[in-house]
Amino acid sequence: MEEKANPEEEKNIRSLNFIEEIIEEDIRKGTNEGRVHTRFPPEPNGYLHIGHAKSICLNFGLAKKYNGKTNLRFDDTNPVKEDVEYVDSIMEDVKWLGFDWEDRLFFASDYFEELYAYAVILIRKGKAYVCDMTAEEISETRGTPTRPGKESPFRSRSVEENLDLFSRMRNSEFPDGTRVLRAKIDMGSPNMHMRDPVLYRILHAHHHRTGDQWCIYPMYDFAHGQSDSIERITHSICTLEFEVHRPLYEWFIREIGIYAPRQIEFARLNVTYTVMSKRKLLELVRDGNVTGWDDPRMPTICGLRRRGFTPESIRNFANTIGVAKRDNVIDVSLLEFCIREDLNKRANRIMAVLNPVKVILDNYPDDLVEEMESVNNPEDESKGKRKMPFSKTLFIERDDFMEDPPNKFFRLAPGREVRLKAAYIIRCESVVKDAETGEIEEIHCTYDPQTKSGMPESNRKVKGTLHWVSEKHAVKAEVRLYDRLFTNENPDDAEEGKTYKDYLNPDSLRIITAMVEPAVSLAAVLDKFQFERTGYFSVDKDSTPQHLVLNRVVPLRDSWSKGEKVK
RNA sequence: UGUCCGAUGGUGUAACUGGCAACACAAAUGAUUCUGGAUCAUUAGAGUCUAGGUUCGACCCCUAGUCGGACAACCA
Repeated sequence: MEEKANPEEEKNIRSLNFIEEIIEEDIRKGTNEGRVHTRFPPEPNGYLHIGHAKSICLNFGLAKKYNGKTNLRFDDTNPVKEDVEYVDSIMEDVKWLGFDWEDRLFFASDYFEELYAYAVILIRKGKAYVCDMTAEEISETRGTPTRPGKESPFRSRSVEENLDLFSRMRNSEFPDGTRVLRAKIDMGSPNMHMRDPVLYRILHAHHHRTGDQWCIYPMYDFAHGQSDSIERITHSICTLEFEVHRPLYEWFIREIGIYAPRQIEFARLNVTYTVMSKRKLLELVRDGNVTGWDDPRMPTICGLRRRGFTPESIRNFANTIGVAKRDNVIDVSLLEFCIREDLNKRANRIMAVLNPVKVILDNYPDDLVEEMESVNNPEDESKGKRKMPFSKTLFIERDDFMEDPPNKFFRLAPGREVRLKAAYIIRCESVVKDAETGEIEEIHCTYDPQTKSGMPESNRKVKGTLHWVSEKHAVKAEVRLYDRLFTNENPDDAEEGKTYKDYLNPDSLRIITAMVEPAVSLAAVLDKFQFERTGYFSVDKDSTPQHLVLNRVVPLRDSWSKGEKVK
């Protein structure tokens, strides 16, 4: 089997992360007959975000690398929080990211019957009991991290009584909250999770898949490891906060006597200038700070997609940040780098003027229209060329003109020359201002007919090249300029008396009307462009042929204005 | 006054498992460019939380601290 060197193999050359080391050692030792089987186990109670993307890329990536499989499993053990809406969006997002669970779509609720049987096994072994205390009582007797808990008075119930009570719990004989099934472990354990954790609670709630079939539902700890075991997962990869759950995970597997997967924890992703918790994301949506889960400012997968991110860029990001156990906060600039790198190669260039000011070429024939030719993507010959109409009156960027320019300003100014990209070199002769406001209304220029792009005489050097669009051919477009949602690098660590909401960026969205090259009107939703010299833009779902709407994915790097700001 | 986990340039991740701390992003400089983009070249920035110890040699092993995180939902 000879495979050409592909990116996947190059990764082998790179050093292994700690999970790959564990897996390779397992393979070496023949654990699980060298099998690698992972899973991505979201709870369908919200939308996926970039942190989940890290986990998805990790789980599917590992399986791919080691010739294994990955299941998609919904951890749907809490019917009051979950909904099919979320199931659907999660599947869409995972697929969009480019991963395929093939025929291995599972739900923890598929295993309710088996899980029930496991609970019965524990009861028979005297390792689980029905407890009649209230939630408050259970909480009070659990102790604190530094103080041991007290044993439940129901802890010594007979196996027969427990069996009877548990089956009656299932048979809907008791109201919500009156009884739970608990594991009998150790109320004095230094690990709070080992202090007789709750296995089942009574919940007369409609489940989005099992309907009203059940009125008792297993807790996360009782469902997750056993689900992994049922699916013969070899490496159960989760985030750090589950580290303290691992002894319990292993206790259940051992006491029930079933196949033992191995839980491995890694540090979850944090990104600067945003929040990642489902609770906070939900608040932003609910309180109207953003327009929805797919608001292009959200770190959700659907938000990033709508913003204009590509699956490749997100996968590449996930690969680049690596995986370890140390808490981390990734600089958004890395995410921005990843999308720029990708879009630079694939996005066609377009002339679009975001903040227009009129340029009139005094010596250009009034009714002449020329077709100027330009390459679609200088990084990719195969993208071909296009023609753009050029005429006497044009728009250029207001920022590209200064009456009284500083030293290193390479753009248009009185008496100065610049090139209009793919067209002529022009010289600014005079300016017309609004009598009252003093705002520049028209810039009068002359063009040099000898300098048309591509012509033999066109090689004269000028310091600046500007983008432009012909006034009478330009198409208006609503352009949404996004900035970071928060003004603080880490909105989560708010100072005294403040919350993350106090750091919301009031200017995270600016809507403008831009004048764009006519070719854009043919674009479909999610089509992406580089607006020459300004940034990458993606067609929003609100866009129609009559009313174009584009989102700025990310601006181009801009070493000029950066330097200006410092001054 | 508990248990578990962690600590390497500004941010992340490495360091052939004990042998000169490297790579990416960010930053700076120069070249080039009909995008102040991209590209190319170059530079700066940590001596690995602290104190001891083992060793010819420690980011790596040991001891004791320090700091940070997780854990007290009938959530996941």
